Amino acid sequence: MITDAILKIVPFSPEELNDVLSHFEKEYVQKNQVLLQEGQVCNKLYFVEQGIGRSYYLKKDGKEVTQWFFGDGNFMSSVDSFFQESPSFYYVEILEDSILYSISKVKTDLLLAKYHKMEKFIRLLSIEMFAKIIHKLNAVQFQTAKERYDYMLSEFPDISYRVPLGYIASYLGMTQETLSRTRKNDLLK
Amino acid sequence: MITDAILKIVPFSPEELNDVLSHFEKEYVQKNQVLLQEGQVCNKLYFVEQGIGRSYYLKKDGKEVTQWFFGDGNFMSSVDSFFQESPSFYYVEILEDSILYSISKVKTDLLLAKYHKMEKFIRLLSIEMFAKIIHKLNAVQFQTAKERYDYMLSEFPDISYRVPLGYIASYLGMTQETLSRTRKNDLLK
DNA sequence: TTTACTTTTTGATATAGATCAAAAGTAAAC
DNA sequence: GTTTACTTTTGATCTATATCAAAAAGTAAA
Repeated sequence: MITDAILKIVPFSPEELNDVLSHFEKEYVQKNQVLLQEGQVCNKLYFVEQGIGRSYYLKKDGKEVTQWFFGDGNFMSSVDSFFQESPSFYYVEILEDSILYSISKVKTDLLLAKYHKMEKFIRLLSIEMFAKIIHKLNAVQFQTAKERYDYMLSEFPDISYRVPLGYIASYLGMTQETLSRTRKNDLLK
Repeated sequence: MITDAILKIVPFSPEELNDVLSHFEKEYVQKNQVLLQEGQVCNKLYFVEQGIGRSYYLKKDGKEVTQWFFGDGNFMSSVDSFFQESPSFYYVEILEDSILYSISKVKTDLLLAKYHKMEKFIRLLSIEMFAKIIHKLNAVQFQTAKERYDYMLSEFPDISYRVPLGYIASYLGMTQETLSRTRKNDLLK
């Protein structure tokens, strides 16, 4: 699956691809494990082969706010922390027993230096994530609770029913109660 | 200025830099000129040498929503449209008589193919923008009107007093009236 | 099949910010 | 320096969603 995900973005030759893949490690991670703490520099880029992860942060009042969900087939990291080697604003945790591939920052840099195509790969990946973030921004900034929930369903169709309601509510910038009511009204129509 | 902006991100050699710069064109653009319409594929990446630009879109009810401001020393584009060659969700317009440098998508692709460093440059630029967008997302999603205005002042200190209030209000996801009142209360304290 | 614990739903009330409307500023145009 | 057009401020009211509190439903352990 990671193979497809990479080739879909950049057409590495079979040899190049093998080399790239050899820098990843397969990891079996259990539910609730925290992969990255706030304030740490994130030194791994993950690929979710199977499972779900999320990034989140704590507001001043201590409430968790989900920043993003990472479902099967997606790369996962505290992206800006990883690439800019800056302290992460987020926690990254695993929500279901998952199978991940990971690559360290050092190895990533090696590959970036070795393969022009690797730079391209990361560039395209970054822009893809950028587009997704913008999409979310527009959803949460100007839409009603119902529209935001619709956005959630379209962006994460596979995840929406596998994670606690509260995680989704904070991701969408509303309270759990509001999301519960919104969803209820949705079903009635 | 564009020279510094590029070198700050990637250390091109003098020859490389000259080659890169030779692909840009200097443009003098007048206030209120629209550089990109919604729905068009954006085929230029701009650098704001002097002046201000903004991207915005129209809500269903016809209201303009500012998506981003681009002040002096920043690259400007409908980024995902430019790189993914997809229809732009945004308009891009110039708010003050400005001096820009522009490079076409074709020329950008040439440089990306020619220089490994150019890929790196665009990758780092993308990630920088990514980090900024995330910062905005956190501001508008969970902060009060006052806090959002403070974010505006810190992110765009030079711009905050040069553009119409309404543009800032929609950028921050509030009405112009609310922003006016917020700012007033700010001054009283 | 009870007990304990977690998550979701429901209800009542409060509030930040939206909306609608008009007045006050500001600046360019004649 | 008066008219015209646009931008910002002020005022009064409304509303979507937050907050607070508790009941219900779901899940797991004992």
